[in-house]
Amino acid sequence: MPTMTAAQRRARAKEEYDAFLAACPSRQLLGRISDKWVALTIAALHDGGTLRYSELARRLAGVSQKMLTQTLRSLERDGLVTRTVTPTVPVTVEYTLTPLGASLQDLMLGIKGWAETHMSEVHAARERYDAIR
Amino acid sequence: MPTMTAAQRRARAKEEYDAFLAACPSRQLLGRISDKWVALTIAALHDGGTLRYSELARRLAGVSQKMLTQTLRSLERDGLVTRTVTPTVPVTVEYTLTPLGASLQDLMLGIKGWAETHMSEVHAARERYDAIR
DNA sequence: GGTGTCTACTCTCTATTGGAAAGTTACCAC
DNA sequence: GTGGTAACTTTCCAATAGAGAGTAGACACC
Repeated sequence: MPTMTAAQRRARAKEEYDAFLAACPSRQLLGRISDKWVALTIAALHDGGTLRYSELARRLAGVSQKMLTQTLRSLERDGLVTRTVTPTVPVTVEYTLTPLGASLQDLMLGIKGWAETHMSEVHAARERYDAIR
Repeated sequence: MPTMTAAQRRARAKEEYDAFLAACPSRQLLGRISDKWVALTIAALHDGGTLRYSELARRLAGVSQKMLTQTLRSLERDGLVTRTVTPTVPVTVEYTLTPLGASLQDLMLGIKGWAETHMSEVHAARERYDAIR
């Protein structure tokens, strides 16, 4: 077996997976990461920062505990964040991005930023649309 | 009223909107664009290409007609795509990205690409996780 | 004039998911 | 034993996603 560089492996991966195909595992992964809570969680955890559960809950204003826990669990399972329990009293649980998670950071910050910078244009488009239909 | 450059207006917009806040309109917009069908639709429509409804349905394998119509309607309303009806028999309906939609293209292609290139790493992480828990 | 075809929907029904709120566990201080 | 705290977990209901069948309008064929 010849050794491949990381770049070669990545190029190979892109040929093997195609999210346009319904049965491709990358379609399911796309569905998982195309989620506002995933975007906000990764955005909040940017720059290798570590946040506690309660800090994340405060940052992602309005998230339910159930959703936050669910999102963090799936990110942990997918290897995007690490979960560290410190046996203080009461326990503290900290979350940090893994290198894999960090590779998504820029895209997630980009999407959050896009929503913020283009909000007014979208709003204007909606007014125009609603005036006509 | 002093005139602002586009860059100034964009900078201003980023200060005014913050998707971390539950009540901010950009939070709702973030939720709308963090959607696998939105990502795939915009990815399929890349490079100013125009696609018919049936071509999109074929490209986004497995999408239900209801979901596709719903997604296209919301993209149209938000000013991201234009819908053009040509009165042939039967009618043909074509969809194209607007400049606003095109500004999301790279991010959407990026997310789709991320899912494809990192699928194997995520898969490996899941195996590790499931072996332990 | 009845039957069939085509595209782009639209409607209906059921399964899954999301959010709100209350409950749980574990430990310690008083 | 009462209260407080962090990080969940559970329950319930409303909203949404997906599967599948049905519709409209203009033909073309027989």
